[in-house]
Amino acid sequence: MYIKPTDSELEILNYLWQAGPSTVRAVHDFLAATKDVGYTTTLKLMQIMHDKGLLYRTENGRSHIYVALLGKEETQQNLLGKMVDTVFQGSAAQMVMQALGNHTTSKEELDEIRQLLNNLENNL
Amino acid sequence: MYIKPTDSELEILNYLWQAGPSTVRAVHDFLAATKDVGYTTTLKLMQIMHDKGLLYRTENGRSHIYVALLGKEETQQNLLGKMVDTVFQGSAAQMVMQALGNHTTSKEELDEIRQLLNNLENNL
DNA sequence: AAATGTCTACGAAAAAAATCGTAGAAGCAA
DNA sequence: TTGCTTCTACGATTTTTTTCGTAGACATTT
Repeated sequence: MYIKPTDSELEILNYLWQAGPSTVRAVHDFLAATKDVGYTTTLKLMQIMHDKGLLYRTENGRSHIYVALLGKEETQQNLLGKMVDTVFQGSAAQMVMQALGNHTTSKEELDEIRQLLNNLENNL
Repeated sequence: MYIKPTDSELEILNYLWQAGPSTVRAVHDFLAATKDVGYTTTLKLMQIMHDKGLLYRTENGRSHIYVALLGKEETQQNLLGKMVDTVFQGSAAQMVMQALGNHTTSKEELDEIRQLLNNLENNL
């Protein structure tokens, strides 16, 4: 069964995906740069995530090195799927239209999407 | 300030958007059809949503008629924007690619999206 | 060695969300 | 009128999420 990460957990995952295996200290310093949070709070969250099986860790002297066990794309996929179901009644197309219609997307990105559309359509 | 509805609140909003002004009874019957929940739970949720300003209500004899105060598209937009920021680091295009790549979308829908792409690109 | 700083572990508490039991008011049925 | 049903209100509890204080272990500094 898939476990949906909470908002705080996702912030930690995002860092780990970008930075790779990290100590609590590294994660905390990153989070503390943008929001007001105590070190032990970050530590506890990561311990909980470890308990839940979201993170793997190894001892490293007296500290720990943590690694995300969920893949980034896999998690994005899960969260996205849930949103499509609960917010857009299952219609990915509806969601895409809203996303493109209201977010500024560059020509390059639009072209990339068009490319994808073509590939998809060829495989139907 | 925008108030993010919780998952349960969203289920209620979805019904109200589709069904229009409704009683707690109607909402509850709808929810209870797909999940196991008590009438008073639904009632309480709707009272809380009323307190928060998510729902408007009028007396109707001894019962109440509730109306969603948030627009459907507006809410979808908000939730989507939050997801783009927190899950896709602000890239709507990234999200769109993931959505299209992994959900089954019909040829008609794909065409509709392509149409939208063309319009967008013409306006750049 | 003693003091200081940096870790983790543990437990608890605060905050947010979800759930429900009970009671009272009002309508309907006999 | 008496009893049954259907509402709302209120309060309480449970669950989930977030937060942090304190203490012990270990390393570094003086």
